[in-house]
Amino acid sequence: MTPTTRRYAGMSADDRATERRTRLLEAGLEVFGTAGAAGATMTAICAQAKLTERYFYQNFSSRDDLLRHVVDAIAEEIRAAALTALHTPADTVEGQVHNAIAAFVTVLTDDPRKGRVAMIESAAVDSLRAHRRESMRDFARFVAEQARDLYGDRAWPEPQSQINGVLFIGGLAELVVAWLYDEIDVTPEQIVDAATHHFVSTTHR
Amino acid sequence: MTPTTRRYAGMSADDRATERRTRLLEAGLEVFGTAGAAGATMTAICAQAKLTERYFYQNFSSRDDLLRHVVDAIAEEIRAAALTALHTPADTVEGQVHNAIAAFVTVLTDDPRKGRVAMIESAAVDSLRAHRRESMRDFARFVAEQARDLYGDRAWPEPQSQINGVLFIGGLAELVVAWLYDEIDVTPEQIVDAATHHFVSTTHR
DNA sequence: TCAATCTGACAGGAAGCCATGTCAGATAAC
DNA sequence: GTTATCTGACATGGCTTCCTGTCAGATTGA
Repeated sequence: MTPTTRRYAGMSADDRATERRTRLLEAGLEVFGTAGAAGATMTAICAQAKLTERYFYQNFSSRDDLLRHVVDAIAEEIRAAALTALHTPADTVEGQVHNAIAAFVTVLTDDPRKGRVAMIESAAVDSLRAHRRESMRDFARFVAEQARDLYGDRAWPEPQSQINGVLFIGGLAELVVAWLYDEIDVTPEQIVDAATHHFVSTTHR
Repeated sequence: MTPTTRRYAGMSADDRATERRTRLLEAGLEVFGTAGAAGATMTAICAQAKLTERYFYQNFSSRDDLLRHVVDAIAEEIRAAALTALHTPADTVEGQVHNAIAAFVTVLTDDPRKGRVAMIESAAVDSLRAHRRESMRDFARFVAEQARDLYGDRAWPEPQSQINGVLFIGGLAELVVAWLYDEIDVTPEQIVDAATHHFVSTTHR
């Protein structure tokens, strides 16, 4: 029986499939993060990737499936960056907090497409909404935990701790959104500083 | 020339038109706040209002037009409630802040449909997004102003003041959203208390 | 009662998108 | 060079939605 796949353009069938998948994901980020949810149609994404719908369905089951992968990749990147920062010792507790928040914000502001996708457009697609909310909740929980770890007995007990986590994440997200829309005259550094100060002054007594 | 309008069901033509408009707005709130943006189709809204599309277009130019009116009515209600609270003297500054925040939160939690429309679904419709953001910015500015009025020299200067306003409104909105989704175990009262504490401890030194 | 107006139901065009299918031409293996 | 596989362009069906138009029947005033 002859092999059903062969090399093409110097790449194996798997390589080509992977390359197409990568191009589709990148195209998804570009279109979703530039034209928004309404503009992120099949046609637009495929045109951006310079691939036709046929190849799309070889890699993803639907448009929503692709978009979910795009959003997940961003959330994962943020999570990893924040964890790395937290595992890197800093001079002070405040410095530690600062670095973690900076990691979070930097992912979203260095590539504003990611910021827009994660913070804005993902709320506009039904099938992504639950996903996005879960991420927000995870981060809020994470913040509450860190506060307990950092301040011990001086950290607020439940339910204040939980409430403060949500308040913090919601505020930070809104600040990033305002920056993305250029509605507020601040730099990402100022956002990080303000959020750090906010964290320090509200998570413990 | 005979009059082109006449009474019907005991109402003048104007009365009937007004009544239909009211029913459409109420139906818009119901469907938009219950089935969400995706479910708020022409057909669904008209069915809920027990009116046909013909009457819809006599009152609104498009589906988005109706939804915008629904959102505006909620924003206006919140604004009015908050202003009334602020114009009603309280024993302490903190009490004053508490009352204003309570007015804000109560509108959204007493009728969760309003909360969902204002905080969640309006972000899912392209033509409403800019509108929603503008409201958020207005409230953030409002918060910053109030902080200056209440604390004078002890309030943070710009740009901290602006940043804090956005942080506050974003956090409060997220808290309301978490409550609407039943993702967090708190009462509206606890939300108000936490937000009040947050406002008091972050808007001045 | 009669005629004019008003009302609700329904049909159908136009548009946009998702998803699948077809097909000629390009590329690689033999 | 021949054959089988792979690729991109395009066409088509099916679905949903917005929006307009038609029409018989209900309601009112004379």
